Amino acid sequence: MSPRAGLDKQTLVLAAAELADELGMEGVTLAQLAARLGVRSPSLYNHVNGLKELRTLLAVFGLEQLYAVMSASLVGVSGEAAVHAISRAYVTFAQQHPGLYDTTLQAPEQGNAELEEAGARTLQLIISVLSGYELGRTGELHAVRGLRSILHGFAALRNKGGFGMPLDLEDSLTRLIDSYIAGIGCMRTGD
Amino acid sequence: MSPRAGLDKQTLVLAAAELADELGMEGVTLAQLAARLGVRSPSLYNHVNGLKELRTLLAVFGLEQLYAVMSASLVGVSGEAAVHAISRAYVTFAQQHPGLYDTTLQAPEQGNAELEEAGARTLQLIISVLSGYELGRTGELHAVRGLRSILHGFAALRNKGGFGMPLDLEDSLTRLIDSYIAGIGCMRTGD
DNA sequence: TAATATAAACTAATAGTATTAGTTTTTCAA
DNA sequence: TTGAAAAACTAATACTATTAGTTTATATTA
Repeated sequence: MSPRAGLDKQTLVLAAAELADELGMEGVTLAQLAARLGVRSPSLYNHVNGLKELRTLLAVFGLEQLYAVMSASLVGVSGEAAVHAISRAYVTFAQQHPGLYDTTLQAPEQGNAELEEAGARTLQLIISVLSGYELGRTGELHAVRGLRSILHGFAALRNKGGFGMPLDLEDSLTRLIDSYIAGIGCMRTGD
Repeated sequence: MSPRAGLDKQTLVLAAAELADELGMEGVTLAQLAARLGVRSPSLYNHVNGLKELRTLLAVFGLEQLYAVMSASLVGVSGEAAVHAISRAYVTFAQQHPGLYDTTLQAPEQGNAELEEAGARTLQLIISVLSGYELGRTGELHAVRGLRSILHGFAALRNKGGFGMPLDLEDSLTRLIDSYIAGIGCMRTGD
């Protein structure tokens, strides 16, 4: 009567990611996920420790995907073009995977090793893009904070419909990155 | 047996805002709110149409508060100082009212008149701060999008603990706004 | 190959959430 | 003072997560 659905952690996370992008982050429930996988919800506990762990796994998965597209965007480009490329990759990912993108920030379980590792890798990638500007050790960190703020803010506002005006969004992002690069000297420190 | 708790919409929203800041947005439940107000949860339906409407009211309330502190930050300042002032006001509000701030963006009911009105007023305020830069009609809109992205991104990442590094946050924000101003010419259009 | 152990499914039950329907009771106004 | 409206209530339904305990399929091992 129960011919083994053959589930595992990976399958759950992939299905949950679909759910997130289709229904939004709040649509990721164990009940929904179980229904989609053709199983009763308590069965999911054989593979995952509950909703909280599922959300953490989803966050790690999302960060890995995000890292992948950002990293891929950098092949063969450098300097200003690299800043633009990684920015477009970030925002495009957030647009194409709105639910999954949301989970990457609503980190429910802090202190999680994999989560912090995935975050740290992304950080390093952004640092590498900015290394050409000779910003200094702490200046580099200010600059990374700045770029992350810009990218998350733009992505989130666009995804939530925060930009009401009928004005080209690509153009807005390009200009915002251009202005960031133009003013990047303000980040420079002497260390 | 039920001596009239004397509730009204205003009271509910104020209590819900406290709840939001204490427990986070997901802690704003009708059950929690009813308990805090000393009433059974169905009683809340006499004043509010359900959780969705409560969230919308909370969003409007939050936007009004945000507008108030941004507006207050501008008295007696102009030019670059005004950009810094409104930015600090925005980010400080988000820090002091993390739950309420979150509700202002998770707009559940789009097409809501009050919500759009509150958003539009905030938009106008930011535009007024940037009007001295002669950016052109659409340039101004690009610039507003940019500043909003920066402010929301910075506020959200800080509130969610996204900035792990032990590096002064005030300094990061100041530099980010300085760099925004330094590069604002990239927003300029000829209209 | 057959027996057994493990793991993955299940059912049943509990507790929390929103919401609706219908009832009581307070309060205000005619 | 009587009556109507509003604000509380209880009861019930339908979701959600989660735990406990049971069955059964699969894999391992004798």
